[in-house]
Parts: sequence; C-alpha cells; structure tokens
Amino acid sequence: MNLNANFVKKLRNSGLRPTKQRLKICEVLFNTEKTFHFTINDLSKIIAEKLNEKISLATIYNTVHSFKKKGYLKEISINSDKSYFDTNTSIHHHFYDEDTNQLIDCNQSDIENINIKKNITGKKINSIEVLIKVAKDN
Amino acid sequence: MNLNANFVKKLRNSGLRPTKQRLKICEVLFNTEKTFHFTINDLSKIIAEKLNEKISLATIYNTVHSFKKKGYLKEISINSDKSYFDTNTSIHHHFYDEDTNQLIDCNQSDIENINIKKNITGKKINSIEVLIKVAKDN
DNA sequence: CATTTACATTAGAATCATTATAAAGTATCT
DNA sequence: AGATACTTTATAATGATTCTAATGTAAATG
Repeated sequence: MNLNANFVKKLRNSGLRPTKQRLKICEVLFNTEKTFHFTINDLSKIIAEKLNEKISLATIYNTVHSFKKKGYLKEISINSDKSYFDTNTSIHHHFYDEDTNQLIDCNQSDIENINIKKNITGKKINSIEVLIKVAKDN
Repeated sequence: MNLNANFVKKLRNSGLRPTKQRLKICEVLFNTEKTFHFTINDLSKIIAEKLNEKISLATIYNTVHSFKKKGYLKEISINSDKSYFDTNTSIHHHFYDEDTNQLIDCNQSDIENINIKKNITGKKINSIEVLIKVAKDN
C-alpha cells in the first residue's frame, strides 16, 4: 500500500473524507521515519513552513482530534497549559525535562513492569502512563 | 500548634502575609480530615458557598500557586483543559475515571516499585508519576 | 457527467482558563 | 501613628481551543 492510500485509509477509518488539507496533515504526521511530539501550534507552523501550505487552525484541531479518537495519535499529560500529542501510539512513557520543557520517549522496556495491586471495582484499566520529571543535576 | 498558627506558618513559609482571604483559603485546603483534589474553580465555589465568602479569582490563583511552589500543594497531570491540584503532597499516584472524570488516589504501596533502567544523562529525576486511566468494564 | 446533497474549510467571533494591571485597602516596620 | 511594602479586587488582556456561518468540495444520485 502506498503512502497516499495509507493516509486515505487512516482518514476514512477516522470518519473523515480525504481532502487536500487533511492529506497534507497526514504527510507531516505519518510520513516520517521517527515518531515525534507536537502541539497544535507546532503542527500548524510545520505545515506553514515546510509544506508552504496554510491550513486553518479549525481544520487542524478537527483532524488531530479525530485521529486521537481513533487511536492514530496519543495525547500526553503534562502539567501544562497546552496539549501535547504523540505520533508514537505504542505503549510507552515519557521523560519531561523541566529545564527545557522537552518531552522525551521512554520505552516500556526501560521501565520494569508496573504492577498495580489494587484497582477500582467494576472498572477496567485502559492505560498506565508514567511521567518522569527530570532537571539539571547540580 | 493550633490550626490558625499552622496556617500562618504555611503562609509565611510561602512568602505570603496572613491575610483574611488567605486564611480562609487555608481553612478550606488544610482544615480537613481527608486530602482532596480540586480545580481553581472548585475552590472558588467552595469558598463562596461553604464559607459564604467571596474571594477574587486572582487571589486564589496567586495563593494556590505559592503553595504549590512551596510544596504544600501538588499539581496533577491529566489530559485536560484544566489544572487539578491535590492537598495530598505525599508521593502517590492516581486513577482517573474516564466515565466520571474523577481523580482517585492510588497509594504508592498499591503499586510495586517502579524501576527506571535508563535516565537522561546529566539529569536527576525529580518525580515519577503514574496515571492509570480506568473506565466501565463491559 | 450534471446535479444534488452532505460534509469541509475558512476567517473571524466566542469562550474559557489563566495572568496582568492599577487603583484602593491592609499588614508590618520604625 | 505614619510610612512602606505587600494585597485585594474588578476588570482588562492573553492564549488556547471551539463555534459559526458563509463559501467550497467530495461523493452519491439519477
């Protein structure tokens, strides 16, 4: 399956028609070797600068949220004013560098298995996320 | 040490003068058997309703942030639009009920020790927080 | 393949949480 | 008590996100 068909599939699965704008968004999000973290504002700038395309914020918000709902993107919790998203949707954790405000992936294999002894009755666990805050050591 | 003296001490330690408004805030935050979670808006409403006092939002924000900086309150990360605070400042984790949007404490003793095998070079770990998202099991 | 219909895009307005401002009030110091 | 420094407050400003409604485009229909 070529890239474009893959993008179309992701969009359709998310209940979205494959439009020019949304395909551009896919290009930035899914056509990369490495996964990455971004805010809506970051994404908007990348599209504007690298792709020389201007897509309205409303469209970007809608598309990102649809992808998130479908599981093609993850939202990441940080004490913060902004929402961070992650194109790495696998189970993994994060370091948050308080000096630089940078988010860094922490593979599941870098943390020993987390064993939760007690759960809320009648509920199932949907996710376990660890956030490790680090700062200059001095 | 009586309660009031305790409040004054907390305020002074946080670099704040003990004013009428701030003491009312302390009353809500620290004069309880149980610790609890709140948003600034919650706090504002509790003060307005239970204490029959109206304190401006700016004062509440300032006071809460000073307490947080000093460690008398914790801020909690959730995928969200709002900031949650916790009067339980001990090391502990959280369940987040996605059905009800409720935050529930998870004691450190309810999770087996978390062992991080790899750290960012030159950084020290300030905190390790686990957020367990749960939802109806059906 | 023209037409209709349903969904999309967009700029700009609206909203909501949070932060800044500056005038009036209060705690503390001397 | 008077001077000084910090506070409170209402209101304005900001910034992220969502809404709106007019215009545009994809898909379905005949």
